[in-house]
Amino acid sequence: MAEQAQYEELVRQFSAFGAVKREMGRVLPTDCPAGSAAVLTLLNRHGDMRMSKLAELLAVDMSVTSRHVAHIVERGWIERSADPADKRSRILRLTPEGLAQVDRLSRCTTQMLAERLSDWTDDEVAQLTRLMARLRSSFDESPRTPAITQ
Amino acid sequence: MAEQAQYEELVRQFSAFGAVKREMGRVLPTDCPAGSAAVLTLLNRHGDMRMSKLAELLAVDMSVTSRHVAHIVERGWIERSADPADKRSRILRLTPEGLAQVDRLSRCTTQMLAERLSDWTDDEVAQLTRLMARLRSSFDESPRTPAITQ
DNA sequence: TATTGTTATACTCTATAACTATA
DNA sequence: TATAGTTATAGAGTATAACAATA
Repeated sequence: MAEQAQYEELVRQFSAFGAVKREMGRVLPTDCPAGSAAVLTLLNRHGDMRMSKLAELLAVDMSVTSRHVAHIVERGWIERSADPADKRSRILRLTPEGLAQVDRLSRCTTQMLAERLSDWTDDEVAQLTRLMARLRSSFDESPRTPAITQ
Repeated sequence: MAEQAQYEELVRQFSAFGAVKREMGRVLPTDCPAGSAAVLTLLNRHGDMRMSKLAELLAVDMSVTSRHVAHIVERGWIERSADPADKRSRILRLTPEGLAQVDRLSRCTTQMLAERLSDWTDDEVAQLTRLMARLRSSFDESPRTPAITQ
């Protein structure tokens, strides 16, 4: 269990992380903002899935997911087909163009990180990745947001 | 120097971090969104400063800083006074009410982290803090965004 | 002329609520 | 009735560009 000063410093780093996110966003293709990129990457990694599953992986509301998906469908990167087992659902699948876009995205971001983190060791990159994954699961597993103390 | 797959995994964690940020935002007082909280925290930590200095610490455009500051001034948490040495500049200073708000914020976020990270060791928290700080400096020091490869 | 800060405008991401279609 | 997904609306955060005041 850490102390208050440690938590405050961590919060500060959380806040400052926004600058990293924005810098990452600047290397993305103009018609593929971060939200779209996240959808494409998850579909590539986990394979075809329903909207609800995608929303869960993105950890955002399904209404948000629906907007991202609509944007991507317009560009021909994914297809929405009806689920024969449940006509309310729609199955999402990457098109060949979508797969090409995933490759493009991977090259953009990988090259960018390789430049920025050129003096990081393999182990440091792995550590950061591991700790951020753990952070996420610590937030996932906890009970929902407690009341605000005004 | 890490490999492509490692970078891709790191990018995935960057993307997923949004959920943590949003969860943090939910414990903030309703009239003090994350942007305002960041301004108050930085003023408390670094003392009185000019707009330009604050924008640099926030790593956002000064126009954005100006909006955040206006929001906070409206609530009486900081004062903007003219800089005698340069009448174009304005010096920002926390009011007593602002200081009280900083304390409130600190309690909110600290309590939240203490719950979510209850099974983290002191050292793990410190490691994540250190790596995120290093990440930020790696991005700060690098040359500006290279061209987009469409 | 250059710099400090503000404002207008536009874009991305997000959530809530109302709605349609199906289970 | 309940669930899957869409759409309308609203709010937060951001950047660019035009502007005012001062250096």
